[in-house]
Amino acid sequence: MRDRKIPLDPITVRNSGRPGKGTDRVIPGPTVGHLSRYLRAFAQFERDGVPVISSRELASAADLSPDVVRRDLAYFGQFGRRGIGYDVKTLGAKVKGILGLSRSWGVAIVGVGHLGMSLLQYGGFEKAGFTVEAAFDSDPSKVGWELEGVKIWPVGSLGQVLREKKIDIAILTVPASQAQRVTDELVDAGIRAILNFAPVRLSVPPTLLVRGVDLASEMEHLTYFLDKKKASRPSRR
Amino acid sequence: MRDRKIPLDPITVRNSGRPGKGTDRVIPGPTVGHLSRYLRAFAQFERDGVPVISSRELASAADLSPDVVRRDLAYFGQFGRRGIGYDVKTLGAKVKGILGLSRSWGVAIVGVGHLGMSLLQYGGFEKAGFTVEAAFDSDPSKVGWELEGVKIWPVGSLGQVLREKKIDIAILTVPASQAQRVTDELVDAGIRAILNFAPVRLSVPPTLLVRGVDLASEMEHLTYFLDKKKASRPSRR
DNA sequence: CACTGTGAAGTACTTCACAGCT
DNA sequence: AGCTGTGAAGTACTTCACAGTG
Repeated sequence: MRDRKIPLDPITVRNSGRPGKGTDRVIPGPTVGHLSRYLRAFAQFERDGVPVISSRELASAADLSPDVVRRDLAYFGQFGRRGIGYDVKTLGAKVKGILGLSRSWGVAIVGVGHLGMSLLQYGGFEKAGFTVEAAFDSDPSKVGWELEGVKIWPVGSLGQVLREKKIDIAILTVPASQAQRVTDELVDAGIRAILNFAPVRLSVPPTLLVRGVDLASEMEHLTYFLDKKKASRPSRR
Repeated sequence: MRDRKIPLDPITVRNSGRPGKGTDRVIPGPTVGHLSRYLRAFAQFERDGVPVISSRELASAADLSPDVVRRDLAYFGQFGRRGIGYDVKTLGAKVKGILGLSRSWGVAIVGVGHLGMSLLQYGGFEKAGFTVEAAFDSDPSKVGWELEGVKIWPVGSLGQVLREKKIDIAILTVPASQAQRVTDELVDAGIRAILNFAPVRLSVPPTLLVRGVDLASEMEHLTYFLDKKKASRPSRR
C-alpha cells in the first residue's frame, strides 16, 4: 500500500544495513531527530568554552546513549579523533549544515492570536537561522500593526506577500475551524512547509512538508503512562 | 550504560516478539503515539453517525497503513468483527480507557504569558478529559485575575494549591531562564507529569514524566527535509 | 467476498564489543 | 588508558500474506 516492493539481493541491500560510505546515504529518522539536540549541546559547550567533547559527554547532554551518538555522527563522516573526542566548533557547524541551517529561512506566522503573539515574541528565531518576515491575521483591527518589527497583513494578501518576501515556511496558528481553508491559500501561494499548531490533520499535496504540534496528543501520551504507572519508559523527546 | 544485560533464553524472550495473549503485554511506543489519532478519528466518525469502520477507513483518517491499524488494535484484544469492521463507539471508549481518559486529570498552567493564555483560551481541554484547575505566574499584576474561569496564583503558592486541587499535570510555559527553577518547585510540590514548552532540557527525578514541545526542533526538522528536498519522508506526526 | 487477526518475512534501529588511533 | 568507528548481534517495528469468520 506504500511503495513498490522489489525484493533486494541480500548483498546489494541498501546501505548494506549501516552507514557506509556510498553517496546519498539515507539518514535514519531517529538520527534526524537527534540533530537538534546535538546542536543545543554544542551551543552550550561552545558558550562554556569547551573545545572538545567525548561521545559520552555529548550523550549525557542530549539524553541519549554514547553508542547512539557515535553511530549518528558517523553517518556524516569521520569527525571525531580516536582517543580524543569531537571538536565542538567543527562538528557544530557541520550539524548546522546538515539541518539546512547554513542559510536563513523566511518564516511567516499565520494567525496572530495569543499563540501567534507568543511566537512573535519568542526571541530564538533569528539566532537559529529563521527570519520572521511577516504575520497574517483575518481580524482587520490587527492588520497594519507591527509587533516585534513584524508587520501584520490581511490573510487575503498571503500570495503576494509570501512571494515578495520569499517565505519558505508558515507557522499556522489559526483556529481549527479555519486551518484547512488557510492551508489551501498557503498552498496556492506556493509555501514549501507548514508547522501546524491547529488540532486538525491538514490535507495537502504530497510535495508539501507538514509537521504538527498537537497539544491533546502530548497530554494523552502523558496520561497513558501516568495511568499505567509504567515507571519504565524514559522521558523521551 | 543503560540497563543491565541479562541475555534471555530465546524461548522466554519478552512477548515472543509479537502481541501475544500474555498478561501485561507491552504496547510498542509507536502504537501509543497512534492512539490519539484513532481517538480523533473515532470522534469524527461518531459525529458523522458512522457506526462501523474498516481498518482501511480508520487508516485513511489517521494517516497510517491498514496493517498498522489492525496490528495496533489487536494489542488490546479482538475488537473487530471479521468481514465487518470495528464498532466505532465500543472501540472509541476502549481507546479512551487505554489512554487513561476514563477519569479526569487535574492540570495547571504555569506561566501566563501569551502562550499560557492561549492554552487557557483553548477550549479542547474539558472535552478531552482535562480540567484546568489553576494557573500560576510570578508577575504580581497578573496574580488574582481570573481568566476563562481559572484563577491565577503566585508561583510561591504552587505547593499548597497543587495539593489542594489535586493537580496531576503541569504545563510549563515560563521563560527558559526560569524553567528549571520552577520545575524544581513543581517536583517539590509532588507533580506527576510536566508538559514542557520551554526550550530547555529539564532535569527531574526519574519517576517524573516529562514531555517537551520544542519549536526549534520542529522547525529544524522541516529545514532538514526542505534543504535536501528529500521529497520522500511523509509528513508524519 | 470483505475484512480481521496474526504467523512469518522483511526492514529499521539499537546495543555490544572490539580493532585501531592518540 | 581513553575514545572513535563499525562489523555483528540483538531487538523493535512494519509489511506481507493468508487462514478464519461473518
